[in-house]
Amino acid sequence: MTSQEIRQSFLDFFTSKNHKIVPSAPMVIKDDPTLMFTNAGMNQFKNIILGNDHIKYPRVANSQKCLRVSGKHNDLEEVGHDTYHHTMFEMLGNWSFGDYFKKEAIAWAWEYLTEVVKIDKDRLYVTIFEGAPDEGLERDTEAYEIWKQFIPEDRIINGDKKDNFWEMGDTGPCGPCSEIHVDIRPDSEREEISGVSLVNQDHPQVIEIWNNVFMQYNRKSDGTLTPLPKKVIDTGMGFERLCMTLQGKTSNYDTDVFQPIIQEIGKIAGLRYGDNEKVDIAMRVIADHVRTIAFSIADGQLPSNAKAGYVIRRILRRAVRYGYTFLNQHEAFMYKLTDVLCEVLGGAYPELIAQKTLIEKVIMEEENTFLHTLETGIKLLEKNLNEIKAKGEKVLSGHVAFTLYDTFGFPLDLTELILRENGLSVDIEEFNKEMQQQKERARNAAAVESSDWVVIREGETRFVGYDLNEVETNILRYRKVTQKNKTYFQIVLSDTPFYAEMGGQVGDSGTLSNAEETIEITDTKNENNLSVHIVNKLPNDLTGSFVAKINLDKRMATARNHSATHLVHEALREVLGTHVEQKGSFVSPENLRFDFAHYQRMTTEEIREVERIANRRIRENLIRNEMREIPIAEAQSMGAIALFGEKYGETVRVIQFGDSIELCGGTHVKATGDIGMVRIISESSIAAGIRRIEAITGEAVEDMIDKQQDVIATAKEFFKNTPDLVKAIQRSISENQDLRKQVDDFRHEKIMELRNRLIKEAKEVNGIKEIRVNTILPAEAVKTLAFQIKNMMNENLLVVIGSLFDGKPTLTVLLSDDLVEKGYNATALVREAAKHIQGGGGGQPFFATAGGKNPKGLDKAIQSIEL
RNA sequence: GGGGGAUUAGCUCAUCUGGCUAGAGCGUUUGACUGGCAGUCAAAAGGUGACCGGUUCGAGUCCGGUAUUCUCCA
Repeated sequence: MTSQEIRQSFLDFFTSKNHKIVPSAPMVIKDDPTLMFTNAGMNQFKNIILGNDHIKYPRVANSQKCLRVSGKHNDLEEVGHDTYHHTMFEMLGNWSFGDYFKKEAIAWAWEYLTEVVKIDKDRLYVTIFEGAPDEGLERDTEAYEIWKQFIPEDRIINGDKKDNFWEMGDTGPCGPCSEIHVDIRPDSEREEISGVSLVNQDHPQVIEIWNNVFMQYNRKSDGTLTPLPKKVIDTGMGFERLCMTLQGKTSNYDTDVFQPIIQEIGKIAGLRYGDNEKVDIAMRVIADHVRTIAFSIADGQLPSNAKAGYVIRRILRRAVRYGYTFLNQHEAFMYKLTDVLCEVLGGAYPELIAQKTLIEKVIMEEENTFLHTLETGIKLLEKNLNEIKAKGEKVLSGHVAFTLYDTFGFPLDLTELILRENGLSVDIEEFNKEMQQQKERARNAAAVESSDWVVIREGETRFVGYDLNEVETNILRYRKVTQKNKTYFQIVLSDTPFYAEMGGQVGDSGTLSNAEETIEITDTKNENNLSVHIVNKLPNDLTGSFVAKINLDKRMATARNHSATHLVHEALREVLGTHVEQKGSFVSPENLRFDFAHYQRMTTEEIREVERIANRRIRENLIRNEMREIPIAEAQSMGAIALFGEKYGETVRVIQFGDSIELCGGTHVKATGDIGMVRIISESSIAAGIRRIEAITGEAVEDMIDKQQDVIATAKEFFKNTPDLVKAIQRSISENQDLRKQVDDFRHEKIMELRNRLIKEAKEVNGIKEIRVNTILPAEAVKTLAFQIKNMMNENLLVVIGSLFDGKPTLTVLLSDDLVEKGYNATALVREAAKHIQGGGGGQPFFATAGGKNPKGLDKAIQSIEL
C-alpha cells in the first residue's frame, strides 16, 4: 500500500463507523497561551473537551499534521539519529465526545489493524494502566476485560502512570490510556527474544503505533480528581510508523513518505543514502526538518526571532548545520527540496503547492542568513582558539563557548567539532552551568500562576459586541493570575460586548459596574475560545448583575483601522497583483499593520496608488454588508478571501465593502465613509518575500497633517515666508557648505601662518628647538598646529601650546621622535606643568594634553616645562 | 516576557585594555598603459563613528537612556 492509500483507508474505515471526517487544523496555534504548535490530533478539539465549545459531531476522525520539538522521547536533538522520531508527523485519530467509550474504541482499533490493513495478530501487543494506589487511581480492568476478547492475556501488559495515564496539563481532563505496540522484527529474532519483553523499551522495531486515551477524570489544581461528565475517547496513531509497518520497512525514513526527499538530498550533495552513518543521519535530519519548515511557512508561520517563529528558525538552522558539517553544503541548498516536497505531499496538502514560491524564498533567505552567522562564529572561534594555543592551554572555557552560542547563535556541537580538529576541547560543565542560569532567569521572568476557576454560576458566554456597546450581564466565573509580582484577575461574563483579542484586532477595554462600584476592564483576551476580561480588582459583590460597557472611542478607532485594512488589502491586490496574500495583521486604536506576500519593495507610486484607491472607496461610503453564520462553501463561492493557516468553522462571518469580501470576525465601521481617510506611513520588509505596511486613519491622519503643516509653517517663517521653501532650504544648505569650507580654509591658513611664524621664532636652548605659545584656539586646531609643526621639523623639537578656549585652559606638549627615543616623555611633562592650572592630563610619549581650572596659571605652566 | 551582543565610508568589516588627525578590501570617479573590450597600474572622492545625555585633559572606545537589529532562554 502506498502512503496515500493507507491514509485514505483509515478515513474510510471510520466513515463506515459513522464518524465525521474533519480537515487537519493548522500546525501553528494562535489562541492557546499554553501551546505554540499542534502536537496531537486532539488539539483542535481541546475547546470541546474543556466544555468551552458545543459538540457538533460526537464522532469525528481525521489525519492531523503535528509538530513536536520537545517532550517524552522526543528531543529535537534526537531527531534523525534514530529511524522513527520526527519533528513533524501526521497523526491519524478518532474521537468520541460523550458518545462511545472503551468498548467500541478498542474493538475498532483492533478491527482496523488486523482486518483492514491486515497486520499479523501475532505481532501486536497492548498495554493498559496498572493503577497508582498512592494517588487513588485504580487499575484499568475495564480495558483489560475488553482486550481479553481479542488478544491472549499474556500479550496485555501493565503500564505505569508515566506510560499509561494521560494528562492534558497540570490541570484539566485526564484518564488512563491503552497503547498498541507492533513487533516488526524478523521471525528469527522474534523466536529468540519474545516481543513482550521489549515493549516500551525503546527498541526501534518494537514500537507503539496507536494510543487510545480514555478521558474520564478532571484534575483540579489541588490535585484531586472528579469524574468527567462527558467521557472522551481520544486516539492517535503515528502515520509514518504505520506506513513503515505496512510497507515492510524497518525505518520510517525508508517509506515512500521520506525516500523521494532523501534521494533528492543525495543528488544535491553527490552522496548516497546508506553508505555512511553520519551522512545518513544528516539526510534524515534534513528530510524531516524541511517538511516541518515548509508546512509552517504554508500555515503562515515564518521563521523569526521570537516564539513559534523562533522554534521554526531553530529547526531550519539545525538542518543547515547538519548539511554544512556532514554533507559539505556551504551554500544554501534546502530550498531546492521544495519541488520534491510538493510532489510527495502536495496531493494531501494543497497549501504546499499554493505557497511554493514563498516557501522557497523564505528558506533560501534563512539559509543564507544562518550561513553568514556561522561564518562570523567561525571567525570569533578562531580568534579564541589562537589565544588558547598561544597560552599553551588545551581547553576552551565553557563561558566563551556559551557566549558564542548565546550571543552569536553559534552551535555548541560545531564549536566542539572545530576544537577537536585542533586537538582541543571545551569545558562542557561550565557551558551547561551558564545555560542553566539562563534558563533560571527566563523561567523566573515568565512564571505565570493561575488558580482554579471559581464558578459563580454555570453558563456560556454570549458575545453581543457586534450589535451592542453595553449590556447587562452576570459574572460566570473568575480566577486569580500571578505573574512576576503582578496580580490580576480574569473574569468570564454571561453576556459581553467586549471583543477578545483575535485575528490581529486588539481586545476591547472598558468598564464593569453595578450600583455600588465601577471596575476597569483593561483588556480582553481569548483563551481556548473563552473570552476572558482582565481586571486588576474584583468587585466586592460578585453575584449581582452588572453593566459591561466598552470604551467606545477606542472601539470606533479600532473599527476604522480594521475596515481600512480590508480596503488596503483589496487595493494592494489591484495594484500589485493577486499574489498579495495576508501574512499577518495587527489592528489597534492607534494604527494598523498589514503583512503580505510580495517580492519587492513597493515604489512610492505604488503606495500612492494604493492610498488613492482605498480613499476613493472611503469617499464612495460603501455600506457594510455583514453576513453572520453563512456556510464556508457559500462564502468562498462569493469570492471571499480566506487565509492560509487559519482555522475556520463550518459557518463563517463575512464582511463586505463593495468588492472587498473577507472572512473576518472583527468589528467594523457601518460604512467606509466613517474611516475618514487612510494614509500609509511606512513600507518595509519583515522577511524574505513578505512586506509590511503601516497605516493610520481618521483623526490620526488629521493629527499627522496638522503636525506636518506646523513644521512647514515654522520652517517657512525662518525663511521669511518664502513661497518656495524647498529652494530656500537648498540655497541655505549650499551657502552653509560654502561658508564652512571658507572658514575651514581660512582657519587652516591662519594655522599655517602661525606655524610658519612659530617655526621662525623658535629658540634653541641647549641644542633643542623650543616653541612656546599661548593662543586662543579650539582643541582640534591646537592639535593640527602641533602636528603641522612636527611635520616640518621632526628633530630636537619641543612644542608647548597653551590655549584658553571657552574659558577652559588647556596645555599641549609635543616632542620630536628622536627626543622620545632619548627617553623624554610628553605625558610626564604635561602632568607636572598642569599643576599650575590645577588640572591633569596625559597622552602618549610624543604628544600629550592637559586641561585645568585656573586660566591665570597658564603662562606659568607654559614656561615651567623644561627638558 | 527575560538575558547577551551589534550599529564605524555605497557594501563587507578592522581599529587590543580611552590617547600617534578613524583604516582595509570591494565598489565609484579620474588618469595612464593596450587597436578595442577585458584587464593592470596610479590617484581621488566618500565618515555628525545610530541618536541623546554623562564621566574625562581627551570618548568610536567607559557609563546611562532611546531606536533599530541579531542571538539565546521561556
